[in-house]
Amino acid sequence: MAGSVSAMARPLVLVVEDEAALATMLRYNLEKQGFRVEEAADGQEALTRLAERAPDLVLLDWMLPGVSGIEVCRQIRRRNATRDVPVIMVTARTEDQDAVRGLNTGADDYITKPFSMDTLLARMRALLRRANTVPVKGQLSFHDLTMDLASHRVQRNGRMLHLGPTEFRLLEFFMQHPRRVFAREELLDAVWGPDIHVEPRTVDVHIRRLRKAINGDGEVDVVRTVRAAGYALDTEMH
Amino acid sequence: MAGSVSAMARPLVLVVEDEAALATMLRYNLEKQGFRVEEAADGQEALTRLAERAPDLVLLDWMLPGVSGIEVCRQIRRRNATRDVPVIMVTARTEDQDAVRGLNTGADDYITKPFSMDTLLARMRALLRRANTVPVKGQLSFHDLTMDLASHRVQRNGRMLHLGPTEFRLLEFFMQHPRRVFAREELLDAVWGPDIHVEPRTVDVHIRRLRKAINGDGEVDVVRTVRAAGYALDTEMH
DNA sequence: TCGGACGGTCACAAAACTGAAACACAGGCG
DNA sequence: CGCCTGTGTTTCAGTTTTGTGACCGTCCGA
Repeated sequence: MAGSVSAMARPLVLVVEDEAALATMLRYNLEKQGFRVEEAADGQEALTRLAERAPDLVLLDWMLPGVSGIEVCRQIRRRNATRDVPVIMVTARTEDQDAVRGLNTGADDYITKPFSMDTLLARMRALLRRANTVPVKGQLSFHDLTMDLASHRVQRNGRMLHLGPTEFRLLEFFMQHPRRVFAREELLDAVWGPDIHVEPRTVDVHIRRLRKAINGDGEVDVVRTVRAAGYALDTEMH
Repeated sequence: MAGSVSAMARPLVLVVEDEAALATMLRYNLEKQGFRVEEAADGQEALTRLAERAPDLVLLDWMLPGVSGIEVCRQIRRRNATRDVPVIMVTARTEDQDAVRGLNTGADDYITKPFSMDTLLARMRALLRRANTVPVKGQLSFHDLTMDLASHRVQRNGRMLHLGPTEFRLLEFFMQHPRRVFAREELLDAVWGPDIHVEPRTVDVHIRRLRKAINGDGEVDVVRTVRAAGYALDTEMH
């Protein structure tokens, strides 16, 4: 846990900053700490990004060309009623008054330029920990298969399936790349990991186990064997 | 909202500060803003006050005679995990490093002396507002389980259960995120606290104790083990 | 100060899973 | 048809992961 972002997988941070140099520095440092970073150079772009995808935290410059930071903050509060996205306001040192107003406007914290990266990171962690709005991991589906990453559940036609850890990861990978054929080596690389070395035939065995687990009585086999090439998640037709 | 404290009636603030002058100044200003104030001059007294009555927010001096601020912070986190009391750490300016560590140790924010009252109030409001968004008090329920945070009671099918403190917090966390699978590390982070380091297997033992406590004779196990992944509050079917 | 409750570790038992090997089977080809 | 290649299937022993009971400090209230 030391240094890197804790429980949450890789929190998405939206950096709204018009100074390119500062934005670049932030991206560099944040990514080094395990955050995913999205940038917006002005308020308008920030709102667009927000509409596309809700980040886990927003780093918002107070002074922005066009739509002001405070206005962006209001929009965030208004729109995202479902999830409370923490906002950190970034202000120039002299504007203590404004910063205070910013907080009362809806920001959760503020930090004055210049700031140390350590301080910023500590604030961010504190907010994320508190918000603890663990981003809902995805739901995957293919044909009549459904996989829920958060609850680690897989169903076919509503029927609950039981997969071992390896079969789960294997199917997860397949569902992320439906219909595509993967060689055994590719599967070993992606599912087992690049440093594990096991016999390629091991894949066959797990494919077999996966088939047994997901193909119920009278259901079509959704795992396709491509001779001399590999396997794919696919139905026979199509 | 202008000027006075927002929704919450009159939030109770525990001021832990050994400098009498500063403490008095804080009390005066905070009460003027509509807070109720309780004082503690050292760590020991702080713990006593905390045991008596849980405040809505703690203002905690880093340097204290006797029990240190950081220790008090740990105690708060350990004891009052059910209600998440925001803590603001007050430090001397030079101790930025320590302050940062303090944050990751469990404080939610920190402020360096000397600070302006406006700034402090803004920070406090931000924390209180956030704390309030997640209704800490209230009832949680899942399946045939019911948990009442206020009275600290848990029932299953109307039958009263007896849980130890850790089991209670564990179940509370699970009930706040039903069906979701958590790795042992995640549980340690969320239930034990981010800075406690114990063996991951400790989670197993408490899961076991939790199961024993809540699974009565002939009742389904609502704690699901997901091999190689973690645990979830869930029924076998769903 | 004593006794009980509680928390963290450990050791061992029980389950579940894994990888490899062995053999069966299918299709293409000379 | 017999051979060769590639895949399906079964089996099994070893390994990993989890369940469980026991133990031993520590803390706290009686």
